[in-house]
Amino acid sequence: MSQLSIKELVDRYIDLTFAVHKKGESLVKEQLQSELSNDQFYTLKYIYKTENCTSTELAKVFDVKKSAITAVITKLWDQDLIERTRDQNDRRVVYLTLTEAGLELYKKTEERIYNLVESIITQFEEQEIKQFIETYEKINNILSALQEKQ
Amino acid sequence: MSQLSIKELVDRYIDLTFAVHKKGESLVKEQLQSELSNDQFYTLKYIYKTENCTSTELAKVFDVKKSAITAVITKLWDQDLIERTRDQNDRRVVYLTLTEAGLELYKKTEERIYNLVESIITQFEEQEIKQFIETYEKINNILSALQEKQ
DNA sequence: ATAGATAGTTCAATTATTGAACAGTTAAAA
DNA sequence: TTTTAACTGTTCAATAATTGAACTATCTAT
Repeated sequence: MSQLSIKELVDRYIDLTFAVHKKGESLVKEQLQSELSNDQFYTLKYIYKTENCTSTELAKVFDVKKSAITAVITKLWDQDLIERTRDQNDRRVVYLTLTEAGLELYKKTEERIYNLVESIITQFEEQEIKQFIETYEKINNILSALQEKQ
Repeated sequence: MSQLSIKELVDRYIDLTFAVHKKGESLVKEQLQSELSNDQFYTLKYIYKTENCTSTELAKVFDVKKSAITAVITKLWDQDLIERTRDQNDRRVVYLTLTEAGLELYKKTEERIYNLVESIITQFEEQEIKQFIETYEKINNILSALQEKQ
């Protein structure tokens, strides 16, 4: 790769990352219709798919302090969307799960987000979008490795 | 594309978007070393590359209200990093440009971010990353079109 | 002329996040 | 065994970012 080419690629990558993220979050927000904030949706999503989810884990994944997670969780807990259950073996740990109401709201909103993303993805040839996601996963792994070093 | 395959792709796309963004922002923040916040960096970057940049334009690109932009801009202006110049033909409009100090700080931080992104991108074959960016640009265009409709 | 739109700002209220201190619990060392 | 250190989650005050409404100044179209 020539030097010029790399600089161009880097620049386009940075700009695209920014632009796609902003537009994507804006469209997600529109779908959520102020029933949930974007981060609340992602929190429910993470709890939904994660066995034995804890605050510490959420803090790592969302890259915020644990006290911020407590605030987010408590707000969802106040709305009876999630449950807190103490581990009986290690009584420091609190596991987070969706309540029935939380699951229902999550499923409802998830469907809208899925439809949105599906409407984007299906505009591509299968091969192109699969290749894209494959490279995206490699990037994710590289970033994970970079953070490990930290 | 089979139905199952689409749902899988959608799910992986959503999760990757989230994960890559969080890790990316965290690494960018690390490079900025609290000289600038991430959004302050992106603001300087946008002003740097944009002829006749205005608050209204920034509000649209960053997807926040104009009053939020005023706050961001004023904070950078207080640090003498940007200048405000009134349009002589339309005196409502204020153009934003980098001061000498702003340009210097931007260039310094930009280099660190570029090195970070370059270290990621150069782990790929040229063809793979070019294809990735090409698809990324198509996604960006699709999202722009979706927002236009709104 | 005037009515309506536009650009940017101010300010109070809301929201999210941090950092430090804390309680309770567990694991490891002396 | 006792003590020390580490870990989990929470509270709370301080900080930062964002919104929404009201406002000034300016421009455009009729």
